[in-house]
Amino acid sequence: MSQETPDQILDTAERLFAERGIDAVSLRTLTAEAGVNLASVHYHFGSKEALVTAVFDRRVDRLNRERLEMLDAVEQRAGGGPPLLEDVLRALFAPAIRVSQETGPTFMRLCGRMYAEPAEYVQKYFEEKFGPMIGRFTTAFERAVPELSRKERGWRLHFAVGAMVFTMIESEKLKAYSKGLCDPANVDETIEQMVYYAAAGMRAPALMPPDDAADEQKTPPEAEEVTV
Amino acid sequence: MSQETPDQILDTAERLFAERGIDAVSLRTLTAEAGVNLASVHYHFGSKEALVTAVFDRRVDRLNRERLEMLDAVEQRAGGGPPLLEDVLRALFAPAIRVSQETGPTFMRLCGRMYAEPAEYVQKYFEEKFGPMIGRFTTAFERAVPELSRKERGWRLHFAVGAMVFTMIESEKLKAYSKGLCDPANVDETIEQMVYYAAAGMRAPALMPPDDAADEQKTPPEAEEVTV
DNA sequence: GTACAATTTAAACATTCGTTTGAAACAAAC
DNA sequence: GTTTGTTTCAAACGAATGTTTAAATTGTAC
Repeated sequence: MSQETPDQILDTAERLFAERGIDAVSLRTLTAEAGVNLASVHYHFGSKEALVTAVFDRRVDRLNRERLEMLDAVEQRAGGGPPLLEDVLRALFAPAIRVSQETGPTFMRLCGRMYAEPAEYVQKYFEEKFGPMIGRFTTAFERAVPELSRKERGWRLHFAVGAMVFTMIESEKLKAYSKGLCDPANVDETIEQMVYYAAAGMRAPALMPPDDAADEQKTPPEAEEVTV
Repeated sequence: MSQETPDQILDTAERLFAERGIDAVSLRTLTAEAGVNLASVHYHFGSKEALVTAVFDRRVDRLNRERLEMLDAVEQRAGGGPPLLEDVLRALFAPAIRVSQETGPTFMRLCGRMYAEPAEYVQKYFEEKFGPMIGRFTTAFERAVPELSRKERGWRLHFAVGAMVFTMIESEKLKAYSKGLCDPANVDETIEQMVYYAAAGMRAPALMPPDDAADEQKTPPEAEEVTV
């Protein structure tokens, strides 16, 4: 066996979870496919739930670290001024899409699936891992497109994340529907198409007036904490 | 009992599936919550799988019929000419979002979850139900934004659908992240924000040259069938 | 080579699942 | 009131699940 058992389990779990969903993969299927004993999952990880979060931790921490590093660089380059919208979007999209270059489409797909998974421990995990990162980006977008109201910026950021997550979940469908024309395996093109599309949506003229001093009191005070 | 047993089962199933996911809801939980006997699911529907598709058929057929009716009206109003992009987008989004007005957020959420569900019978069901509809819309977009290449139009339609599906799955998260500013329960506003955002993205200048005669041979011939 | 810890293994455990069964309860028709 | 067909019910079935156990194996240090 050329690989350590825990890694063998993690790799197989990542792949199978992405292909079939977490619930649909039993530990017996998983361990058989990985060529390890059934009990070794509990020996090395403690439980299936712990295995699921272990599969994620291996990737997510680096993913979000890269995002924040890119965002730091963007903000530094802007030197106190408002950052370029495309750069902020790229910092949000690129690390997520790029992981697929190393892992194949498996992790991307799993990540998208997990985001939609209703299980409580999964939701809590996601909130912990992605919440602070989303907060940082909310502030960045606030400065990149200040002409939008907080509400409208919220909508558009939501739509942008939606396009990203959907691309993670449904990359095969896109390739099928477009008869192979659009290939999410082409990472650079995927990123650029996404950044360009989202930037155009973000830059569309505001539908509603911005949050200037006159409208400020319409906004409940706790809404200010959205950027924390 | 004020309600027939099958309807009672369907209503409870729709709600619980949306809240917790299909796999996570056992028939025992479901029937207990619905106040009916465990065996009545099999008596009235035959199996859990059949129940799942029954839950969907009740809504999806009307949903896609409404979409196609709206699209028909839009194309008729355009009178042979290219339809207005915003109208095509609205025909795609509005019926889906509007279902939530009648059912609460449950069906929308379930629909989004199902779309991400990897189970094979679910995927096949979705392909049958939504495939032809997607085809019609692909043609409509072809005429609404002819300046884009098929490839780029494919990407942007994909992103637009992503924003829609994501809104279906994650409406509670949007409300939370925006501190209540963005409320997906406000159907009209949700639709308009989505249409406006997607139209701006679609109308952004093309990144690549359009499919004119010179480039046609780069495209494999079977790509023409994408609109069927 | 012996001793000790880490790991692997096969087997069993207790639940839970979707499904089936056969009798009971109910309704409507004659 | 009896009959007939539909619906409900409690109980059980077999299979699959995550988890635990305790013995067997392997690796490592002395």
